[in-house]
Amino acid sequence: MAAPARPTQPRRSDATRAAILRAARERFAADGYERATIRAIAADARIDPSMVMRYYGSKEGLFAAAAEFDLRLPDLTVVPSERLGETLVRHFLARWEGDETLVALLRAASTNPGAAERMRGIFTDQLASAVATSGTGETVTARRAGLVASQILGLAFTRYIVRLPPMVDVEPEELVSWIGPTLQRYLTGRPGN
Amino acid sequence: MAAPARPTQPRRSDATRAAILRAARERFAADGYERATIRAIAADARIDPSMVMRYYGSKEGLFAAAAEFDLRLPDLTVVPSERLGETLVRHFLARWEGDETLVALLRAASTNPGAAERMRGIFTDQLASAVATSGTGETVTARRAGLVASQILGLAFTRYIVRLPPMVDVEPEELVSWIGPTLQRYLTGRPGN
DNA sequence: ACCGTAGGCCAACACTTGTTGACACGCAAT
DNA sequence: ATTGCGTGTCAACAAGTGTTGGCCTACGGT
Repeated sequence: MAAPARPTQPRRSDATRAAILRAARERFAADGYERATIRAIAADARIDPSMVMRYYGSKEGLFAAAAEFDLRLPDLTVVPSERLGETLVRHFLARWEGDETLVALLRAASTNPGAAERMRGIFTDQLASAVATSGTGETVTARRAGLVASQILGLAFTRYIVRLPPMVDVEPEELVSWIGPTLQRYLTGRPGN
Repeated sequence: MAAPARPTQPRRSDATRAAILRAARERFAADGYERATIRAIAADARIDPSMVMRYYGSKEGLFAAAAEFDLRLPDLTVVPSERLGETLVRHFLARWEGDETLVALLRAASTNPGAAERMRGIFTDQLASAVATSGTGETVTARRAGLVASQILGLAFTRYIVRLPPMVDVEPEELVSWIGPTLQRYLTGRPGN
């Protein structure tokens, strides 16, 4: 406790840890939880499989570390209320394309209960709280957030997982102009109209 | 070629084949492709694992048989054009809840390339052709169908796979009144409004 | 210069997986 | 009654999995 390196002084193995995490995210995103093997991840990171176990304890632990994720939703209270939908679609598109963690989580959530739990957490806590505007009751807010999640995740599922051709080929801005109004209605509209 | 039993005379093992298929659909729907083991499926069907191989050739073959699926879309040309969205949501909800084949296919499509291919086929061929109304060009129709697929699959994903609480608890008719207009706009509207 | 320890590799384990072949039973036609 | 074949079981294989422990190496503080 001599050096003032306060926040857990850097270990010599940090580079290896990062390499493992990066390879893990790639494999989980490409193959899903069960098909992504520790051996393959270790080979990508050019280390021995046993290192993965030493640093992350188990495959579950590795996934938990690799799927750590923050939606980084912007402060929606400063967005003009009629542009909420458009803003959200743009933000999510950028977030999906820029970071494969979300794809990994989405793929894994189909078959891995832990991943599904984490997905629920992200879209319940982060999205629902960001969407919670003034006035409306708790169940109504949750429902609005759920509807938004259904369209956002459907977009991601068809575009990045199943790779439905029309959803892959379409320009991002075209998606914004179609899906933005949908989210807008889910957030600020009433059912039926 | 003596007996006139034209449509492949019934085999004595048809009951077993059906039991295997039923157990397979359940397991694939509950666990996904890789976690659903042939041994578990055989145990559910109360037969030996080797029977599965004999009747379906391989695990891939079994899945192909178990995931055979028809959306059974109604004839949309007889539906008043302003009620297309509502009709579709109601139909899909009934279809998802009544037959676990679609859930099995959806779960498997996340990690199994063959299942993803089949999902693409279903939503490209069946949905796109049912949606193909007069006039509009091919790419536009495909895009509309893709958008509809994204919302429908997002609904299914959040409600049946991830089980997002607000999407699980909500009443079906409530979903129709929210999501119906979305599909309506995707089918007959223009982007932006 | 020394030595403890963290970083890394190797080999092996226990287990599960899809898949296969040999063997037994029983129905149906001869 | 006998023969053949469809139906089913049992045991085993080869491959791949997550996981573990032992061993070597080399850096960094003393």
